[in-house]
Amino acid sequence: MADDTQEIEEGNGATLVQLRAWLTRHNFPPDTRLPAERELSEQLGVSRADLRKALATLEAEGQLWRHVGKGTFTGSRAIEVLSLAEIDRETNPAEVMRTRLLIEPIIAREAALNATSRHVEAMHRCIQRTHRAGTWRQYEAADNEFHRCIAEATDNRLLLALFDALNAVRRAVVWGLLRSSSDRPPHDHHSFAEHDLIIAAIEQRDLDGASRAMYQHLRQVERHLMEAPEVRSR
Amino acid sequence: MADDTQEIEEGNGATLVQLRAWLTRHNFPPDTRLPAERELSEQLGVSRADLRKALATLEAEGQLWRHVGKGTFTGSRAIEVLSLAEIDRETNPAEVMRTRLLIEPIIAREAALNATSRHVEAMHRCIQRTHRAGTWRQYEAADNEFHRCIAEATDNRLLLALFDALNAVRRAVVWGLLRSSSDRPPHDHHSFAEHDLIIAAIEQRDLDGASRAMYQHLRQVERHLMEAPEVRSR
DNA sequence: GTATCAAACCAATTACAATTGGTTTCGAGG
DNA sequence: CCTCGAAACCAATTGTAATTGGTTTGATAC
Repeated sequence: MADDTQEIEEGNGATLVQLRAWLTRHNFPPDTRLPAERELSEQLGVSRADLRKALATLEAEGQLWRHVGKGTFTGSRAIEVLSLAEIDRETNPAEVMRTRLLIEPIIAREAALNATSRHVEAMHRCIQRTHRAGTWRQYEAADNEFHRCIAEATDNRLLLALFDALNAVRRAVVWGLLRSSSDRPPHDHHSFAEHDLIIAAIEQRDLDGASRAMYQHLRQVERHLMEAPEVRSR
Repeated sequence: MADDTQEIEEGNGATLVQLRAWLTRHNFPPDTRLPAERELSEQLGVSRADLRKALATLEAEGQLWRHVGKGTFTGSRAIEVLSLAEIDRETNPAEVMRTRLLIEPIIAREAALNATSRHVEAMHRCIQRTHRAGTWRQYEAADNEFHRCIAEATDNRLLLALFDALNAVRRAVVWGLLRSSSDRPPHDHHSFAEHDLIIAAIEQRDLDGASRAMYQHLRQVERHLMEAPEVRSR
């Protein structure tokens, strides 16, 4: 407390005072970009190290904020939000599955309300690709695209973006859970019938049916995630 | 069907055949970038317009995909993730409102399932702040925090992150829609009773009630957004 | 030794020119 | 007139060089 204050005061107090005076003299409006450190240090006739200590003090006081590559700005730092880029290290597969169970049914419902025949055709093409898939990897690529077609069919770009974000997190979290890639999806794979139910409900504009079919499908997916890999292809 | 096929065949059939031959001759692996249109048209000795028609045909067949600034690629298009950081320029207030109406009720439902008394207390504190707010700005800050408390109460960090993302987009899109900041929320503001309904349902573990209360609340918010600013503070 | 400072280095970011698919314009040739 | 194609133009994207805050190094002075 008194320790570091004193340390700062005796260490670079002069530079700090000089910097404060410089700021008040110019009286910048908020969010103004200050000169780069190298430039400012020369302008004030102090070493960059000293200037940085003074800047650090002012930043701790909240009078300015700095960021690599951007610069030093007056005022308080803008709120940072998008933690989605790092959420994959904060969450776990159970949360991801739970969130899918909450979100995707309402996406299916919205798709049933807004899908055009063009969207439905795209879904059918994805489904056919899941049937033709020779490996689990191909199957999952087609399955992914099927779910995304449904999100596209909502005709809501924001909802689609949220779906993509959820999907990206899912892939980041489930990454590494590789399955035996040698065998292929069986012809009576549970998802096939469930996918058909979802598409049928969407085509018939059955909002509740689409929502329910998606929910049941994801519950099955959840159940099969629990089982061991070798059981999965039974 | 036969119409456009014939049209393509007679229009640029030669170029299309030539392009197909060129592709099979080189036998590119998937996701390979083809030469630029200007370059390829010169290389094949055809006009760029003809080449583009042939490329369009192949793209419709799914054999390749194109994107401005990127180029033309073999294989099927990779799903594009619309970054949430830029979605605010792609969406509009109506989409944001529609998405809130879809997402937040299920968040309220999940909160009713998982909320602890600690979470409920935080909600009550936010509600009290909305009552004490002297300006619309203060009211909205407290209201924002109330909705976020509900998302926190789901005990699902991924869902919370999605809510934050949605909220960030909402603020970016609605930004600039300033209201008359002089007057303050009336004591009979519609939201007060609706907020109470939401909290009550969450406290009573009434999942459907919480979902329904949140939906009705947002519908009211939507209705008031339509009205003129001066009517709002009636 | 130790403190100090300039210089070099690093990763994040920006600014800008170059490139790309998509569209329009305009003139030559029928 | 109409068609066709080359060129110009547009917006999105990429690549590259320059800039920025943050860190390390190394020589100099005491």
